[in-house]
Amino acid sequence: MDTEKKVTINDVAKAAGVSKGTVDRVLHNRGEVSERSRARIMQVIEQLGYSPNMHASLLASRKNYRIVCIIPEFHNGEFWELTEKGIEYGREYAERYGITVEAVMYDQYDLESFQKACAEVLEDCPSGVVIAPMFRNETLKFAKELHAMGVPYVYIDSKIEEDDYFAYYGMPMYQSGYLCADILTLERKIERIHIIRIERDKRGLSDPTVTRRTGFLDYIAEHYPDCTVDNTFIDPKDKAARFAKLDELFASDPDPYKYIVMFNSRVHFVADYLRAKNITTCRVVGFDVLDRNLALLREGFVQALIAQRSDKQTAAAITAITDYLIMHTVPAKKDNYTHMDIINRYNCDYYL
Amino acid sequence: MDTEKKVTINDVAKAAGVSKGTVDRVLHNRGEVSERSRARIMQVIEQLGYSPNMHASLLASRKNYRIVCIIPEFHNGEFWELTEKGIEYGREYAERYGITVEAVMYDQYDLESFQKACAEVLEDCPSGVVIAPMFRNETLKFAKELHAMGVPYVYIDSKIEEDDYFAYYGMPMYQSGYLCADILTLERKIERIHIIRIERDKRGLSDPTVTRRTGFLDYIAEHYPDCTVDNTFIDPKDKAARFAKLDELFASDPDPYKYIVMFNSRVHFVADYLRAKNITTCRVVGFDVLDRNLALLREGFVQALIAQRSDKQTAAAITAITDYLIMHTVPAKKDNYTHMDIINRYNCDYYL
DNA sequence: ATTTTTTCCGTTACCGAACACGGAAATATA
DNA sequence: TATATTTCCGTGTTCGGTAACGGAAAAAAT
Repeated sequence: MDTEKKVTINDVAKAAGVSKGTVDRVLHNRGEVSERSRARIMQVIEQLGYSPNMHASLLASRKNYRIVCIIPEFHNGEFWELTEKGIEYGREYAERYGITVEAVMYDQYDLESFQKACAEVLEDCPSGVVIAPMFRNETLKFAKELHAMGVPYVYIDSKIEEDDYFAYYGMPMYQSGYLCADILTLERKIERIHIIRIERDKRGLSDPTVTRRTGFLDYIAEHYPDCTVDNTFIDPKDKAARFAKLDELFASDPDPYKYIVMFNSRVHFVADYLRAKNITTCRVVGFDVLDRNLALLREGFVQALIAQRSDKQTAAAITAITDYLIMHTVPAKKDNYTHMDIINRYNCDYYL
Repeated sequence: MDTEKKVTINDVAKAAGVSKGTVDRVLHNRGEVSERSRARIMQVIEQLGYSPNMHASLLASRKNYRIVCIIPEFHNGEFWELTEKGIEYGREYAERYGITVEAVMYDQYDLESFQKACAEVLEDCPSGVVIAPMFRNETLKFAKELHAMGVPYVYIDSKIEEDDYFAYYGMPMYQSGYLCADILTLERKIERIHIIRIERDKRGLSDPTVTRRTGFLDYIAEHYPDCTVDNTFIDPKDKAARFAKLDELFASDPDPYKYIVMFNSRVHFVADYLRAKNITTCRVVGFDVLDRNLALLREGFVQALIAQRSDKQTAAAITAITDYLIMHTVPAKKDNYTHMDIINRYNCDYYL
């Protein structure tokens, strides 16, 4: 197993009775080779089991690959921060192979900003793209252009089903809602659940968590058909208004022990309220491990979080493209649904 | 950011007024360089920010690194199989850099077999070692020898505290027991818990799960001081005897809804019994995602599993050594406690 | 002062692949 | 038949290190 001397391009050349220049030409099919030698060389490559030496190749080639990641912009402590950390990890890997990785960000509430980001990316034709899509139609259009240019693109976080993407790394949304219901109810029969949602004033912005909510409601309907489900909408920008809304909620429900759920990373909005009022008789479940959520989990104002390793996902996306560029390998699976982590106060310290 | 031409060994040589041969000599401190030039070269390296090109180095050097992994032997579907899969992943990475990875297995119930494995490994001095330790004293002795030889070693799964290891990748055992209690009880007051343990006839074999059990019992004592905890010992090799023991257990406890826990990967022993008797009124929690456990989880005879990604852990261990060998980098953290995954029927499909 | 030994360093031939260059052979054109 | 074009392919240089080799200069021994 160790006497197996690696077969080189020279061995192939010799065995095929040509020079390594010719072998190289067929390897990168850049023409100027007769069909006869081409076939011969291919056959020799096959039978010697030749595969090029990555390092020699990297050393000799002056190629300049670039991977671009298109993600929503964010403030400190917000969900997408973890994705950016994943870009760091991915970059570390890619840079070993002389591949640069850059991030282009857009405002997830502004279609035009997304369009601008896409245009910009198309402009300087990258070698590969990682994209966290928010706008379905625009993304499809963008994807089509990438496809035409032969640029592989990987979806993270969510994906556009019909499309011919290189790979996908993300959470199964419907299942995550289903799981969430199980975690919230602790498998006991409960009478009433409060869903807290974000008010969306923007026109036509599709709610990214709708599928998740569906999964949740399906679980409840299947297991506790008599359970009441309330929806309360809160304003992400106005704390006073939020508190008022929640005051209202707490006044309306006489049961002191309440079950509260949010389907996005903003569960800290609710927990902050509970903390302010020192209410400890609720079971609160949300998504994603933000610092704020984690702190409130430790303090006991959130009972559980369901999370995905979006940093690892992003890193995996970049790794996949890198490997494709330097070794022409394709990921084992096109759709990579990542595990849904259940985080509570007893295992949260080892999560990040 | 992209005009930064990489500084090469030639740049350093020129700037220091020597030849690259000399620079190479100080780089690998293989002597034959005057102190004066050495200092000068070091200074130039510092100030130009030179770092060697990994690929050129790998290409030119005919070094033959070998990483050896020492793990318990196993049958199909057993716990350590996942670790071996991790070796595969790790190998894939290491082989890119011309590093071979091999596994040496020992019988985890036989001290001599472990000693033999260690001796064998020391024999052909590897460049790095990954070890899943079972015998404390023997491992320490082995570690000391590796240390003397300057061979870095990484612990996986569990570690020997006092020792000067290169890194550790594994689960926090005490915490996993604590978490397990939370998962088992679903935070409701219960009266009686059945712990199922493996009969250990072998003399002096330390139980690897004792710390975990302590964590579990502490949780129970803190939260439900009145809860009764029974211990039942079963024979791993004798199914009939197991069934008899469990028959006994079920006869002795009048409550039809039982809470059962095991602290190792063999929870399928219990679930098999429940399945055979078609008992569905228990809450059963165990550890580790084996195929058998997973199947029984899906069928509803196990309610939850607590797991660690021991494949990822092993791969990380190999990666760490590889990076050290080829780039002299040291892992960010010496102790890497991995997340405790909570697996139930709703998220198990996305685990592996 | 001469010879021997050390110390120190430059030269050179790789490693395996990429690619530019130029030229022989084959084919087309005159 | 002579010349111009293609087609096809070998050669040589380069990428950034590694390490053996051998030689000049300095130090030690005679």
